[in-house]
Amino acid sequence: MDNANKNRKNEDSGRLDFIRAIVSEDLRTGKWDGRVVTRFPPEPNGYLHIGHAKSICLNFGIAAEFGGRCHLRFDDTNPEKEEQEYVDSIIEDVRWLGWDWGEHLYFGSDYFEKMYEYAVRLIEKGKAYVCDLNAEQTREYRGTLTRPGKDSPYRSRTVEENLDLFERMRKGEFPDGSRTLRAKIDMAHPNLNMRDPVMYRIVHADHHRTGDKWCIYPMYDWAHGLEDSIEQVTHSICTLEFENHRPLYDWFLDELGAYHPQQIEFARLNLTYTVMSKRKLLRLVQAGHVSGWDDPRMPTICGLRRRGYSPQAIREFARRIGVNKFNSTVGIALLEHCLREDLNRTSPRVMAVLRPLKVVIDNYPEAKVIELQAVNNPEDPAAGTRKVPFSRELYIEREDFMEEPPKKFFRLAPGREVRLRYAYFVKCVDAVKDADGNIVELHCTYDPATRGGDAPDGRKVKATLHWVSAQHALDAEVRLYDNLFTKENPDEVGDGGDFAANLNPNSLEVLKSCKVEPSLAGAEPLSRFQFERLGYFCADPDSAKERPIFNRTVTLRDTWARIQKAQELG
RNA sequence: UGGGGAAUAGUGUAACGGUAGCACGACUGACUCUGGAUCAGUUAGUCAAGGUUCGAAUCCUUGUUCCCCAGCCA
Repeated sequence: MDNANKNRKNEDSGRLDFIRAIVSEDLRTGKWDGRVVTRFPPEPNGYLHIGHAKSICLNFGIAAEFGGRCHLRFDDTNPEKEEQEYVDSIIEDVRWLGWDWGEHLYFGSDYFEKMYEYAVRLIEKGKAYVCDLNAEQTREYRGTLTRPGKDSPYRSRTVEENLDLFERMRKGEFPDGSRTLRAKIDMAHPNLNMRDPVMYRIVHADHHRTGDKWCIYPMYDWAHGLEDSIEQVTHSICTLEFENHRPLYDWFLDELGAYHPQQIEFARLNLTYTVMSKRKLLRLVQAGHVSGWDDPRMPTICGLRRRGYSPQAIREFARRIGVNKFNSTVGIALLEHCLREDLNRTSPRVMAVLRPLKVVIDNYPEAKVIELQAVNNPEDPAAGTRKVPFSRELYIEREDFMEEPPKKFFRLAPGREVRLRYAYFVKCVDAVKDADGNIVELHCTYDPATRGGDAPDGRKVKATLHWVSAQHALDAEVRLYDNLFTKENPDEVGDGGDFAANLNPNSLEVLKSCKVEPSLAGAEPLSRFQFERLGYFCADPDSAKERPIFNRTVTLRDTWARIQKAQELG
């Protein structure tokens, strides 16, 4: 059994998370007649991020595991913030993550007529009324956390008057904000959500799907439970901040005598070194701190995709973080671990030099070019091999040579022999410097007997270097990314500052004169590779045929970097 | 100050009255034609104080700390 399976077995032998435990128990008792119906209900007012991925994997995952279904439903009840562009991106992202909702794509706005009818029923029942208080007055009447509110002067209107007024609200007879429809519950309720919450507000705005058909729009609390009810959802899973809203969710459906799903709340995801709120992400985009929603430094799904993340890595991450009712912050290291785990299995290896240093093999014939066989993926024999050209002039990584190597530096140095991967043993005989003392070129000799990388006499080298043949190399741009923020918690700032103060000025480094092996010509946008010894990279959609651009997804685990760091510290 | 939630190694999570386990991280070592991967090992925890019990992370009491709520946002 390999390690991943062993881990999975250990983890899965434990109990289900608390939500799955509820679903499992409901299935056992037949509470929902054996049905499991969940839903992922985004508002189409922004792009999805890794936090949404947690919710998506939870909802679609539960449906898949328990033989149920999961709806993708757009909670589009606020025409002023929502746009078709977001609908499209959300559909693309959920699909990219690998989930399927079959026929079950829904829009809250498709239920507006039904919601209106339900509202009429509530009015007829004497449980809702049209209120003429404006927004500010409504707030004043609501009271505070510690002081009860007081009844609206319009609370005791007759059913007939309410019916008439509500119908005229719908017809557009009143200006924005002039009236609302409110539930009649209890203005002294300790839960502020129960103090006669607004059900409808008047907004004369075009909706991205219903156009100008409506000028009254339902509030979240009124709409959401009805959407769940209409779709016969069994488990309505949402984040912790809606816990305070559950009594209202229940109240509406109970008063209506409608089908009544169970709302269950879980803690949203927080990740170190990043921000997750829509507001903050929007600000990063608008202030130009990143190039857009799909900037590879963004925790958005489209950003992660462009960075080179695989759906499998994100799903595995979502599985491992679990689900709970208390706030926690997961280390970005776990996400990166899941990433490397998947990419190591699946990425073809390739050689690329980020900071080139020219090497001349003095004893190698001028015009001779040979092709060496290289393994595409040592983790996957089926990936096969490829030919890599070798010639007299090569590029190696600048940092793979040191004139005065410190202890534990195993790579190239004057007089030292190393292996060029899949090629030959080479020994450094000279380092050419410019007027300023910078090393501009290395001269080496090679041992023809070591072709392929092994010495017949059995001698060993301590390092293997990646390289590319100078005359065959492709020029490329490579973008190196680091955390967007310098602090684990970007919100940790001094007085007066905000998260922008913790932006990492070095989160992006662009290398414009990289040399990559010729097989990378025409790499498909978003295709993923491992650049040997460096990390995982992903072809950026900005790539041109003759000049590819690669984003560094994540580095390889780098033991030498750690040793170096330790040496610097003393 | 009212109401609603929640506290287990550095981090994330199991244990539902019976040996506090797993993963990530960090650190050792083995192996290696990637200083990758892999393998072996080390590290470190029940918010606090009482109580019930043969036995408590788990049940009870009191306290502490943290999160959410006063949009005609979701």
